[in-house]
Amino acid sequence: MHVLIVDDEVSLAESIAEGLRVEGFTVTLAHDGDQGFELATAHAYELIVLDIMLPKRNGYRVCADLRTAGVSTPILMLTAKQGELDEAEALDTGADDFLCKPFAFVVLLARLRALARRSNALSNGGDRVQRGDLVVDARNRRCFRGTDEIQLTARELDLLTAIVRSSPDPVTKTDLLRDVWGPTFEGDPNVVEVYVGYLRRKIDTPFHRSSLQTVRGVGYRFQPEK
Amino acid sequence: MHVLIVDDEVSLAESIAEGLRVEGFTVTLAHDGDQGFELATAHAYELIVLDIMLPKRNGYRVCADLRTAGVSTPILMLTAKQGELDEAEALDTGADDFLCKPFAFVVLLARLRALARRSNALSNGGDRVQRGDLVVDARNRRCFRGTDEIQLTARELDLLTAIVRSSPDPVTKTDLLRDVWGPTFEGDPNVVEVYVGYLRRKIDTPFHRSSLQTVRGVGYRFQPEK
DNA sequence: CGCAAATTTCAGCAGAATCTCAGTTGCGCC
DNA sequence: GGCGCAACTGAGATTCTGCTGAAATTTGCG
Repeated sequence: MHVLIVDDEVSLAESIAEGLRVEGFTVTLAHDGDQGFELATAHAYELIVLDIMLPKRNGYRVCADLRTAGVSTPILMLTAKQGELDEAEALDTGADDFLCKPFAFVVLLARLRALARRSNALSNGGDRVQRGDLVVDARNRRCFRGTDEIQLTARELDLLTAIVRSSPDPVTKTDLLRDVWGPTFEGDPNVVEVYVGYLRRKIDTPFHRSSLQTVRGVGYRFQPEK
Repeated sequence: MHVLIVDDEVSLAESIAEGLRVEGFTVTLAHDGDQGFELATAHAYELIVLDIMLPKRNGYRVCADLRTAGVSTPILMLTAKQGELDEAEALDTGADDFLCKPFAFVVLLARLRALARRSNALSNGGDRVQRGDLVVDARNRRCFRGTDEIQLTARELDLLTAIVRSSPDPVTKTDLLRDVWGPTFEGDPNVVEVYVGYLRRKIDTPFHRSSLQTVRGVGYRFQPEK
């Protein structure tokens, strides 16, 4: 879980970063609004913690600009003021949650976890998708189960990406055929079944899982747990 | 947008309700924890506002119980205390957000809208129906009794959806035949009875319920409570 | 071109889902 | 209690779906 923290109070930011690392997060720091914006658009963070009072570009701006730029990463805003209208404004610029300074670290932690939980439930974009211990990195064309890398062919990876992307919703075979084999595919629709079979033998069978589930009469679903 | 407000401070609750109605929400009120829990499990609200200090069953309990019962409606908790640990606890019991009293109405409104937006983002097009502890997710083709998932075949799920959708009104067998088997079905109308039997064995018998009731001479009715 | 890997086709099988049917149960009414 | 109809149930026939292995074809690359 990779978090970007954008805050100009260096010692505070460092201590938060340290605490989060202890809790298992990977943390990147930015110390002004411009830098924060650059990093957030250039990398795929899973969470962003954003101070409102920032040099160069304030938090509201950064938040609004990121949303405009199509970055949908959950954002937790930090504010020094207790003013309530700030909260409403924060939410309106596209923040997902906010927290007033000073705050207890455990509160920040709880909020971040809540955000992460929510965003896992709805995330669907990005080139890199993680569900449970399965990571599908469509951009770099790699796939991991935990730390084990799994070698997939192009078709297998595209298919897995398509199924995992809409997890936990099921995907119809028709959709898969269209999205993976292209709208002009004229061949035997049975290829989907064949390839799901290949995938199962690579990502499930060796790990004693059954995450690629058949939804009879519909298609397939990826289910991380179990 | 239907909101359930659970708060024992009647005049406060009434005024919030009034304000929300002006903003276009439909509002239902509950004044203690037990009543709140009953209503929330028996009806499908889209948002729940839950006070922590409540007679009979406190807000944390109600929240935790609802999540255990499989209710995933977004919950906004209200707390009188400023204590930060309350916030963390609220989020841990499954609340999606919280707000400290006293608060400005516009803030509550902004939060509720933010919650509604998020939940819409992950809601599955309103195909998901909840009655008591039974959840029928037609879009994802899944069904739960509390936290237990129930495996249903396509026909079973369609039939259950049709019956539950018009709950607590009964549905005639003719309607079911038309809506589930299609207007061109020419076979033995007894299939409906057969399939209701299958459903009972899956959603009622194992849980010692009798929620699928026969309305003799008419059809069937789904009744959430025991 | 030739080889190996990847992709696709195809046919058969196994199990699941659906439906029919006939016998039984049980409700409501006289 | 007993009658008649509605509803329920179990068994089995039938249809449908998805899985698999193997063979055929295509692709990528030296």
